[in-house]
This record gives sequence, structure tokens and C-alpha cells, in this order.
Amino acid sequence: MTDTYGFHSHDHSACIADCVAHVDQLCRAQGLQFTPVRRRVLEILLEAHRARGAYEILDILRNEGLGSQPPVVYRALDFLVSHGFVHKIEGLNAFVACARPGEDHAAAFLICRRCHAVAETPTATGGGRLGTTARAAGFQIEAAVIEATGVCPKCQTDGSETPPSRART
Amino acid sequence: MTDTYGFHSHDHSACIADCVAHVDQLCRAQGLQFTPVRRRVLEILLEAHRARGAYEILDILRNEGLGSQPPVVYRALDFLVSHGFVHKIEGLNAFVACARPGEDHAAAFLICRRCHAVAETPTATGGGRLGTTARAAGFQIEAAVIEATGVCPKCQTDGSETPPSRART
DNA sequence: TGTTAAACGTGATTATATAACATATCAACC
DNA sequence: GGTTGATATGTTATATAATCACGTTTAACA
Repeated sequence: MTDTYGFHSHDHSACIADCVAHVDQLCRAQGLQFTPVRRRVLEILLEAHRARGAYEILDILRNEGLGSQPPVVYRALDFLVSHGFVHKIEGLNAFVACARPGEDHAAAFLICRRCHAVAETPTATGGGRLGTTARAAGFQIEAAVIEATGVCPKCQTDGSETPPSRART
Repeated sequence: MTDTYGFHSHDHSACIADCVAHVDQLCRAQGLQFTPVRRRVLEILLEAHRARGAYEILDILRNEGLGSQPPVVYRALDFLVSHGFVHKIEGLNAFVACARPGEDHAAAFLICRRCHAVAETPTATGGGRLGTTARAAGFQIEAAVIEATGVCPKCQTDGSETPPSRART
């Protein structure tokens, strides 16, 4: 099975298993409980390799008997996000599996507005222009959201072009 | 009256009037209707110099008899955002008046998580590392959201420190 | 002044997220 | 083994954010 990952086609049936196993290991090492719901939510996000909303994930959990109420999925997402296994895409109110779980990192995202595919790329923290501005203003940066919206290569070729939605910023 | 603007104290009773007049001019020049609701929403955002939610704005409009239903404020915000007079802060689902209305620009934001003060700063478009990554991936960036969260100088001094909320990204 | 497009008023609904509280599970310790 | 405390889950209800649909009003302009 292939799907988009960072906009490049690749076989990722193994990539899901690898990533889940990796997170499993990290949780053991840190004494965190990688429970069935948390594991399944991570899998669901890895399967898609795109941003999915909490209620979309909840629908899947519900069909599988793993929980049917919003707090179930929000708690699992909260766990996964707070430990760096999943990122929240603020511009979509949606979530995506982290490409580098465990590596403490700041990430930027390229988000396709047509298919919601998400590519994650590392980014500098504080070294850039924004960091300089912040220091000059006496502002202490704790976290940053960097999300670029556009059209991924696949959707550019797919035709039936839709106009850009109005810029957000 | 003084308030925070870019985290610096300054008199801004004039700054509100100036900005509204400036936007008024821009609308005339572009044949846009700067209606009472739209004008008032912009003023409300300028008065605060911080991010405010749509329903917070709506409460004020309601008290003034300018509209009581969500679509009223969302339509006004949609107009203001789409013409670059207001920015949406995705991380807060809230809105802030633009510091440079009319100048077509990409902006980054420093957002205080305690008082929701927002400083806007210009940012490079496409020239940086993210732009390079995007080009290499064949991704066409149309818009970018750059939001740094932290504590502003005022709140740092104000004591009663609250711990950082979990990182979002 | 008649025509048309844009903006507004309003009620309902959808989407996203959290509060509050009861129950269950698990590990540490006695 | 039983108790205890911490963490996770189940469930109901509700809060918050945003949009839809449709009819009316207003503004621009021929």
C-alpha cells in the first residue's frame, strides 16, 4: 500500500508498524502508558498521513468499539501531542502523526489545502528573524506554530483547479 | 489612555482613530463598503490591541444594538481579514487588528499566553528555509501562519507565574 | 426610478472542545 | 493478598466556534 508522505509516494505499511513500535519503546523508556486507545489513535493518524479531525478519528474508534464520546479521543490526542508523538495543525483544527517522534524538535508544516496532506520539516528555534525580534522585545518564546498552506505536487497535477481560499494571515 | 501595543506602552487613543481613518480611505479607494458593523468590529479590535474571540466581539455589538447573531460578526471579520485589515490568530481562534493595514505583507505574531497581547512583525515570504524546502518538494505556498507563543514582558514582571501550557507543535 | 448586487437580520444547525463526575485499572506498599 | 493512590476510561452534559439557509434591506448605478 502506498500513500503520500511528505508528498512522496512510498510504501508505508511497514512505516506504520515501525513508528508505532518506536513510540511503544519510547513510552516504556519514559514510564508512559501506551494504552489501546492511544495506540489506535496514533495508528489512525499514521494510516492517513494527512491531517484528520478529532471527530473523524472518533468515528473510527466508535466503529471499533474503542470509545464513542469526544473526551475519549481528545484525551488520547492530548497525550500524544503533549509527548510529541502527534502534532496539532491549528489552521485545520486537525491532527497529524509526528514524523520524528521522540526527537525533541520544532517543526514547520506544509499543508495541502485540497487533500490535507501534511509534510513536516524541522525548523530553527529562536535563531531566525522572529527569534531576534522576540528577544529585542523582551518576549520569551515557548512554542511556535509554523504552517504554510498551498497545493501539494499531487493535487497540482490532478487538475480541476480550485482557487486559493483567502489568505489567513 | 495607554495599553500594550507590540508590548510597548503608548498612547493610542489617536492610534485607533488614525487606523480607522486609514482603513476608511483604503476602502474608498478600492470601492469597498466600510459599513458601521465592519467599522465597529475594527475599532473593537483596535481598542484591545490583543486577540479577541468572535463571540467576545459579538457581545459588545449586541450591547450596542449592532447585531446579535454570530453571522453578523463572522461576516464582518471575514471582510476585514480578507482585505488585510485584521488577522486571525489560529492558535487562539481569535482575531487582532492588523498593524499595517493595506500594505500587502506576510506577518508573524508573538502572542502572550497570559494576556493575549499580540505583537505583529513582518516576515520573509519564501526566501527562508521553509520556502526552500517547499520548492524542493514541489509545494506551492500560498499563505503561511507563523505564531510564536510565550509570555510578554509585562506578564513576565507581573509575577504569579503560571507554567507554560503544553507545547502545541 | 427601476434593477441588481451586496450587505444584513434571524433562526437553526454543524463542528470543535471541555467540564464534571463516576468507574475501572494498575502499581506500590503494607 | 488487601489497601491505597495515581492514572486512565466511560458517560452525560455543556461550552465554544463557525456555518447554512433564507428572506429583507440597503447601496450603487444605469
